[in-house]
Amino acid sequence: TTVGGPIAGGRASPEGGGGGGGRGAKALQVARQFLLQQAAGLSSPSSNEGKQPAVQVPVSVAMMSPQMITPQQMQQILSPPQLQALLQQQQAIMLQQVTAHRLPFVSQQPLGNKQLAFQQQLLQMQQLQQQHLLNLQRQGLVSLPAAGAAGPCPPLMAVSHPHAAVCPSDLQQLWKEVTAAQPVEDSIKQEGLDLTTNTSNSTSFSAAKVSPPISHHPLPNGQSTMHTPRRDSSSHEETPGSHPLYGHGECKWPGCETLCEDLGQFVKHLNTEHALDDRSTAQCRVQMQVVQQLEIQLAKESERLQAMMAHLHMRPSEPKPFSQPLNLVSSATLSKSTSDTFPDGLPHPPTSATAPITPLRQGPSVISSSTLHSVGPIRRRNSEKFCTPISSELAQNHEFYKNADVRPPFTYASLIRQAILETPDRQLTLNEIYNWFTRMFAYFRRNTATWKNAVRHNLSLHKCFVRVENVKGAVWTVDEHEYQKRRPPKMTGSPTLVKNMISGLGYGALNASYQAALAESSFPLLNSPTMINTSSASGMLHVGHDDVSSTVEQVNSNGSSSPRLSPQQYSHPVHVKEEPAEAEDDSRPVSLLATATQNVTIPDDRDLEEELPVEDLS
DNA sequence: GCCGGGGTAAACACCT
DNA sequence: CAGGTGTTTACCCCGG
Repeated sequence: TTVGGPIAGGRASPEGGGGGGGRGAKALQVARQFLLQQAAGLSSPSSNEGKQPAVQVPVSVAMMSPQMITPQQMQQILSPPQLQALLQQQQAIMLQQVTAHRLPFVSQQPLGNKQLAFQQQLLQMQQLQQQHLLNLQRQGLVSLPAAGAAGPCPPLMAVSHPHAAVCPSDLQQLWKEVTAAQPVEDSIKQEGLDLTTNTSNSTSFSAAKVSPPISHHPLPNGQSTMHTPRRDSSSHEETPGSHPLYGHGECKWPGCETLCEDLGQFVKHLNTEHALDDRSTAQCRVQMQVVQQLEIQLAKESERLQAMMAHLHMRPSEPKPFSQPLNLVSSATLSKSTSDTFPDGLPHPPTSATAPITPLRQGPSVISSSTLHSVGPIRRRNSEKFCTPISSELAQNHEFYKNADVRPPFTYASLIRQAILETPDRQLTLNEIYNWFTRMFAYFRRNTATWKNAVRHNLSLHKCFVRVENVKGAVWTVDEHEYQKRRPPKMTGSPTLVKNMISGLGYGALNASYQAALAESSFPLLNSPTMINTSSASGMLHVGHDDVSSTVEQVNSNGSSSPRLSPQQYSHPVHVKEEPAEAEDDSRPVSLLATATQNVTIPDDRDLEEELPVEDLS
């Protein structure tokens, strides 16, 4: 009839952009950059329609940076025994060094010129670290500082890096300089001197940012003291009353765990027990080394991942396979590099702060294992069918999607289903579905007419969505049976394929995500023990299901990944945790891997039940 | 080339 | 009447 309108099809739409388009690693990078920009702007749109908590932006940004491992996380990462051992071991070394250098004990004298000198050195240090960081970024080993001036900064990357400007000797020197300083009197000062904490949280992205611990020391650039803001901006959505070293009512200082009733008590404890002395200094160094080693490990694992992907022909054309890790962190490179590496050779998508990455489409999986599938000119659809189950993908990257204007690699149907299933009663009004979309995906905060229409279209089109009349109106529910029926499970229909894929990857089993998806879809074959044992393949094996399991909700509610150990160490290092509304994000115990490797699947309870013991990758 | 799935656009009906 | 909700159709792209 009159439908003749869009002859060119929806493709004409500049924003929507249906299918084609350049997708690939570049897209990811662009996305990352966009994220960075958003972070810098801080006035992230995400908090608008999304109704996200105010902390969202900073935190989410912070999440983008895997480097941001706080001491608590470190503790969580390392098992207590490990940590303890490491601490002891390294402390011994440290002490030796300290002794050798005759690191003076902290004097009781007030902070004075020496402190200032220390601060200056600290600044220099930070600057050097920054430089180093840039190098790392180029190598794809480290994420960009999450944000500009306002953004939270990923902590310790610079400090922790092996080649970081802060070498032990530097530190010692610094500490020497400060030795004369009196133990800080207030938490702020303490924090300032606490390299472990301060450095980690304030990051080094800006010298100004590194404002000296001593609060009232104006910086050259005219910036006023910002010890307080800095703290707020720390990656860990710290609430005003929180402290990076304080969580779950106990001191998170490595090896401490002293219980503290409240923050005040903790501060006292911090000042008395962890004042600026040789012991604390040594511990700080140990922490630095811990971080350093983790980073090294991360680099190795990233490299391995790249090698794996290369082997699997995931991105043959990638010029510098190892310098552009897929993880968000490492890829958070400059937009410039983006253009260079665009595999598809398509014109670069706009990279301005306001320009959506959307055109690239495939960006989403950046961080997750599904990257494999999205790399290169793979259509979204493809990733849909062949990749990560929404559940895990979302769970892993939902922070990313939440803040990056990147189109999620899921079908509307699967997204709608996810939205509905996430609710307790498994039903949503249309408007609530809309809200979920905008809340969960930055992408859906624009072009509302388009995607809302699509949502309605899908609701009506698919039998799996059932409209139920309600008192207030109508709500939509999901008919799981229909949903499963909806698409003939490609995997289900082809066990052979599954096997081939698995064997082809050289893994004996499916990863957790895949398992979860399988379990969810009641695919018998997949529940077979033989299929689910190892897990290394990680996201690579997400096959046949685009459905969204409920893992997302868990992530949302918990604010962090479940403590399950990640089998895939070499997966993407990005730790994309969602900040819990109330609890400290890092207060929850997280396994080293889970924390350090963002791509860990976060199965929900169901998944847990189904899941087999996770084995360490070999 | 056909077919089906998915995305987009739009027309249209109905309701508030 | 305007806007939201639903339904349906048409068309496009893509992969099998």
